[in-house]
Amino acid sequence: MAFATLHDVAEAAGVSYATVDRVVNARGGVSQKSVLRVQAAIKQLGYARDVSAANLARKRVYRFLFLLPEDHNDFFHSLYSALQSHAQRPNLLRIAVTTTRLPAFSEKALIEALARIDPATVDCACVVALDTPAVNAAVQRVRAQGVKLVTLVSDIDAASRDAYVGIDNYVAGKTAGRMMGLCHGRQPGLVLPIIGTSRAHDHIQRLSGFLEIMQAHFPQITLLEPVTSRDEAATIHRELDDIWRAHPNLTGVYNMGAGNDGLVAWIRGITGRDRPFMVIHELLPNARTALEAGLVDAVIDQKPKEIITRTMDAMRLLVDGEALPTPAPVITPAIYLCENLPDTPKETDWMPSND
Amino acid sequence: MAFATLHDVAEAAGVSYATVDRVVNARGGVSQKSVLRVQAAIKQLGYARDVSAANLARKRVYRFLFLLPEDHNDFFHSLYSALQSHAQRPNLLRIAVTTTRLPAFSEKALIEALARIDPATVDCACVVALDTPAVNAAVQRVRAQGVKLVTLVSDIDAASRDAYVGIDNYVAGKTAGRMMGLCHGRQPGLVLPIIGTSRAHDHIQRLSGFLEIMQAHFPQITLLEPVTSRDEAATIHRELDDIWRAHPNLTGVYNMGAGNDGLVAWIRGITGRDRPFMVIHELLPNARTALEAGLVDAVIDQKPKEIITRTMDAMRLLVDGEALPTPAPVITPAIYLCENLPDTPKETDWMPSND
DNA sequence: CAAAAAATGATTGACGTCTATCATTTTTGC
DNA sequence: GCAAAAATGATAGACGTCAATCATTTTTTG
Repeated sequence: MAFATLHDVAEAAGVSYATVDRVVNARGGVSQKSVLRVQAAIKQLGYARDVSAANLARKRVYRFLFLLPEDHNDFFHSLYSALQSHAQRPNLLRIAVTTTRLPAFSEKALIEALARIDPATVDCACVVALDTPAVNAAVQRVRAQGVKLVTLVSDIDAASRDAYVGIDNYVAGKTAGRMMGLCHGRQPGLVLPIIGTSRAHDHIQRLSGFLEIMQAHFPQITLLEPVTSRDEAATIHRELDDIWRAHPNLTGVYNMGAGNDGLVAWIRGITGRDRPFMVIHELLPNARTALEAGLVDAVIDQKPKEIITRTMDAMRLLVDGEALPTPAPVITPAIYLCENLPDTPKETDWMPSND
Repeated sequence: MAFATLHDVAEAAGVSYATVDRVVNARGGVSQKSVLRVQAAIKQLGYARDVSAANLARKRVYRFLFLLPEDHNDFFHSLYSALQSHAQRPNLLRIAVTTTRLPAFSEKALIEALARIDPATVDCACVVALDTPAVNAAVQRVRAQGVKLVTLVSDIDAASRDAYVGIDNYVAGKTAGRMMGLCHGRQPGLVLPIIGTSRAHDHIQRLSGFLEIMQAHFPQITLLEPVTSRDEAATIHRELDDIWRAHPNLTGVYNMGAGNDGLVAWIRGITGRDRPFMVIHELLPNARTALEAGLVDAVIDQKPKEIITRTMDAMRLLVDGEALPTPAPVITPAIYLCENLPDTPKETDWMPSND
C-alpha cells in the first residue's frame, strides 16, 4: 500500500519479476514491448527503488582514504574537522573513512603515502594533490591497481585522476570584493589585501577575484599592494601596525589567508580613528568570536562540510562505476555577518547529502 | 573484514546472537556481565548498526502529510518547491510525502483539513498553524488519534503539538539590517522598510530585528515609516515612485515581503541619481536575476531546503518515539550577493536512480 | 537440594533487492 | 515449418537486522 515493490511492478506490468529486474538494472535482453510495460507500471505505481535494500543486497561497502595536508592552515583544519564529524554519523550508507595527514607541500611524503595505499583495503582515495610529474605518476600507479582517485581542492593533470572536487577561490575572492565594496557605500577608500604566500594557488585565485570585482565595480576605492603574511599572526600584526601608521586613510583590510588572530589583536589595539572594514576567511572559532565581538565585519566561508559531502558523493559514484554529474557542482562561499552565525554545537545533520 | 556485523559481535563477545540482539535493542533480561561483554565487543570491533538493514527489517515507512498555505507569498512558495524536490529524491529512508495546499490564513480550511486526516494513512502531519483556540482543539483531536503533529514556521500552544520547527525572522531582519547598515559605509542615509501586511507575524518579526540593528549600530541612518505593500508588485511600484519623489536622499530600501517584481521594475526606471541599496528576501528566480543584473544588492534567504530537511528529521524522530534534540536547532538565514549565487539545481529522471 | 526464576542459546521467517542459474516459451531467419 | 536465437519465467540464496518462539542452561531462593 504505502510503497510499491518490484514484485508489485511485475504484477502490474504483467511480466515476471525477472523481467522487471532486467529492465531496472539494464541487463538487456528484453523486448521493447516489455520495457515499455515495465516503465509504465513503474510510473503508474510511483515505484522508487528501496536504496537500503539494494545496497544491502549488493554488499556495497565503500572504503575511502583521505590524504590531507597537516597544516596550520585554517582551511584544511576545518576540512579535517568536517571529515571527522562526517565519519561519526550513523552508518547509513556503509562508508568507512580512513584519514592520514601529511606534511604540507611535501612532494616526497605525498608520493610515499600514495605508494602505501593498499588496493585490498581501499576503494577510493582522496588527495590534496601537488601538480608535479612525480605525483602524477604516483597517482597513476595507484589507479592502475584499481583504486579510484579523487583530487581535492588542488588538482593535477585531468587525465591522471578520476575526478576533481574543487572550490572556487576565484568566486570566494569576488564575493569578498563585493562585500568590501558594498561596505564603502559608494565612498572612496583605501583597501589592503593580505595573502598568505604568493606560492599558494588558492590565495592567488582569491586575490585575482577580489581585485577584479574591486576594479570593475568600485573604482573609487584604491588598492594597496598586497602584503604577504606567511599566515603568521605576528607578521600580520607587525605589517598592519606599519601600514596603519603610513596610511591614515586606510578603510578596509581583506585577509585571504590564515593568521586572523594577529589581525584581531591588532584591531583591539586601534584607538583614535575608526577601524577599517574587515573581511576574512573561514568560520573557525576565532573568526566567530571576532564577528560576535564586532571586530570583524564579514567572514567568507567555504563550507567545509558541504565540500566533504560532495567529495564523498563523487567517490561513491566512482566506486559504483557511474557517471559523475557534469559540469561538477560548484560550492559557493557563504557570507557570515555577526547576525547570521549558525548554531555551534550539535551537528545532527545526518541526512544524505543534497543540502 | 570491512564492517562488523552483529554475528561478529556475538562471536567476539562469546555469547549468542540472541543475547547481542537483546542488548543492542534493549529488550532486557540480560545479565550485567553479558551486557558488558557485548558492549566491549561492539567497541572493540567498531561495530555500527547497518541502518539500511535495520530499517528494512523493521518495515519502517514514514507517511507524512504537509498542510501548506496556498499563497503568492514567496516564502511558502519556495518552501513548497523544496518539499517537492525532496519528495523526488531517491528513496533512502522510505518517506512518503503528501502535500495539501490550503487557502492562506483561512482558519476554517485549516480545521477542515485537519479533520480530514486519516490516522490509517498518516503517521505525522506538518502544519503551518494559526494560533486560535479552534485550531488548537482540531490539532489535539488529530493527535488523539495517534498522528504526530509538527507545526512549521507558525506555532500554536506548545502543549497542543508534538514539535515546532521555526524560522527566526527576527534574526533574518537583523541580518538584513546589518547588511543595509554596512552598505552605508558609516555614512548617513535614509532607509525605507517595506512590509507585506502588518498582520503577518513573520514580517513584524523581520521588521523589529531590522529596526533594532539599525538603531543600535547605525544611528546615523534615518528610517522612514514602514510602508505596507500587501505583497503586491503594483503597490510597491506606486509607493516607491511617491517616496522617491518626496525623498531625494533615499539611500536604501528593505523589502521584507513579496512583490519584488514591482521593486525591480521600479529600479529599472530610475534615472538621474544613484539607486538606493536594495535588500530583499528569498532567493527565487526573479530575485536571482535581479542580483545578477545588479539591480539588487543582497538577498536574505531562509534556506527552504534546510527547513524541510530539519522538519522531516523531527517528524521521523517523533514517529520513532525518540527524543527530539533540545534546544531545537535554529536555521540561520543565508546572504547572497551576486557573486556567491548557488548553482541552479537540475531536474532528475523519473527512472529509479541508485543513490 | 529441589523448585522457581532468570538468562541464554538456537533457530526461523520476514524485509526488498541483487545476482545467478536453468527451464520454458516466443520470435526470427531461412 | 524447423532450427537457432531471443525473450521470458521460475526460483533460490544471499545481504544484516528485527522479532519471535521454544528449548536449554544457569542462578537464585526457601
